[in-house]
Amino acid sequence: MTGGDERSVTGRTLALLAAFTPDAPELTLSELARRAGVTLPTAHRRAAELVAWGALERTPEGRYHIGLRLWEVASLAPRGLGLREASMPFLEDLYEITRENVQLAVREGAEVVFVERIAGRAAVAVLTRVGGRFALHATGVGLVLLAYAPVEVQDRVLGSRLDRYTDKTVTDPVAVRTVLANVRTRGYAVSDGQVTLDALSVAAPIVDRTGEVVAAVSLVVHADHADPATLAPVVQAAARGISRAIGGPRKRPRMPYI
Amino acid sequence: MTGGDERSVTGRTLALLAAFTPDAPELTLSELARRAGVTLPTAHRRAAELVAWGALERTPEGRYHIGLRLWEVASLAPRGLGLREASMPFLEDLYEITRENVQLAVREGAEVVFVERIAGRAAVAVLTRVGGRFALHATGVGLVLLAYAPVEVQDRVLGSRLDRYTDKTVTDPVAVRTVLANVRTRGYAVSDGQVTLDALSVAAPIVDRTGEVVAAVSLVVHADHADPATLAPVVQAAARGISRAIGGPRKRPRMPYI
DNA sequence: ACCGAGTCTTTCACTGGCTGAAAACGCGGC
DNA sequence: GCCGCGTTTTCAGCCAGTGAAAGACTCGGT
Repeated sequence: MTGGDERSVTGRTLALLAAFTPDAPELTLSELARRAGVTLPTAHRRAAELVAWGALERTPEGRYHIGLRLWEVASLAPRGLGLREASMPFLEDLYEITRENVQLAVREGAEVVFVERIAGRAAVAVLTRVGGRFALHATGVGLVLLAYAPVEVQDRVLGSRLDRYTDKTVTDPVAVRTVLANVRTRGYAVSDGQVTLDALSVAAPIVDRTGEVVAAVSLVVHADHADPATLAPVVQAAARGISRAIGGPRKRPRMPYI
Repeated sequence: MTGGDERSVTGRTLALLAAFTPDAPELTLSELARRAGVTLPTAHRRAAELVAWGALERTPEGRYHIGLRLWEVASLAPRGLGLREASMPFLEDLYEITRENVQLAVREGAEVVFVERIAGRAAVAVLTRVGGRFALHATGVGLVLLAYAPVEVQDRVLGSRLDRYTDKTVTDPVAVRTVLANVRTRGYAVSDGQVTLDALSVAAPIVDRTGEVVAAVSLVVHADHADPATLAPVVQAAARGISRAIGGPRKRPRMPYI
């Protein structure tokens, strides 16, 4: 879960940060120590330094949570707010036209990370959260990112267990490969009820100047009054707009898998 | 600039993160070491660990930038994306009604930190950036946050140098105090051409359940076709909506300064 | 091809910041 | 008042981290 060497000071410090999750965004010192796998005095000392710097903040009751200072520097992540900033106008347009959920996501390892989400108040409920992760094989953005991912990644994802979220979730590796092939030929992905039965999403790839797929946009609508064929061009137009805004592409999306 | 003790390992590590700024979001190892004030081998070792964890990422050319993993955990900051998430629908509404710039900000020490910005494509240009900072005494959101800040903060800000951005910027401490008093009685702030001459902003306070002002929303419009008195109710309505969404208030905004 | 200027990476002996056990502190509940 | 739980501080030992220096690498210039 952490990735760093737990024995080093830096590793322990980062483990403290990693202890915070969407389910537990606020922790006591003891919880922090337990979750990070460090002793209590260590957690206390490291946390104190993080607080002094602004990476963590302390509530009046003494609980810890992620600090604004960390959020500030983290907002410099090119794949985070950088991408988001460039995409925002296009996502706005998508939202205004459709009044549905608009999502922007990138791939991190074998998962999707949602970078932005505009949720219509009346739109269909989605499970996702900005900064949250999800499996690649079910969502619209996930299918796009997987379709254009390096072959090693595809093999790794399709070789491991594919979770089932609804009856419609495609979990057979061979079937998923067919879906991915379709995504590549059509240039967009459709996920119909694969995450929640009432939601359908249409996603398209965003490419950088080298032609590599670096992100994906999607529109998530109610499954019943949805027509993927109509939505696709709109989503693709937004994706192309964003691609242009981030400097690319000089050539067409790269096809890592023939 | 850093705030942490440079002598400790954690301090040095955090200094590395602090080396990244909006003007320099991507650094070579040497630049990183220089900016963070650490020796080159130290920068190399610490950076390597940060990369292993995902706090930093390395470009193919060997340069460093903030990593997505850090962005993910940082997105758990309650005053960052937490607040943003709750505010988004209201900001959307504001944007759709007015088609102008919508801003959401909090106070961090003696400065404003912008948490969200929806920029109309045709709206007036603003200097601000999500994750960026600005002085408290000039912007609309800044005036609101300053007006409801603890007296110590007000004194500290008004006691130090107040930068002038345009001819209209109010830089006299006494004059600013009058402005702040007006903000508190009216319940909203107007900044007319104080940051850039062609922009006017109207801002209103967002309060939490204890009645404390924790954030501010503003609308930034062209100075010529602007009527603050008309805009104020709209902005205030959004501010109240957001306040309700984050759980508060049980009572009215607190007045720290009689 | 050779060379120097720059950057990045690795080595190595030393040292001082970090560590964990334990004790002291603070606070709400019975 | 006393107990139980979580937090904070102390202290001696030790190992992770450190800087200087050398080695590797990549450029442009000649």
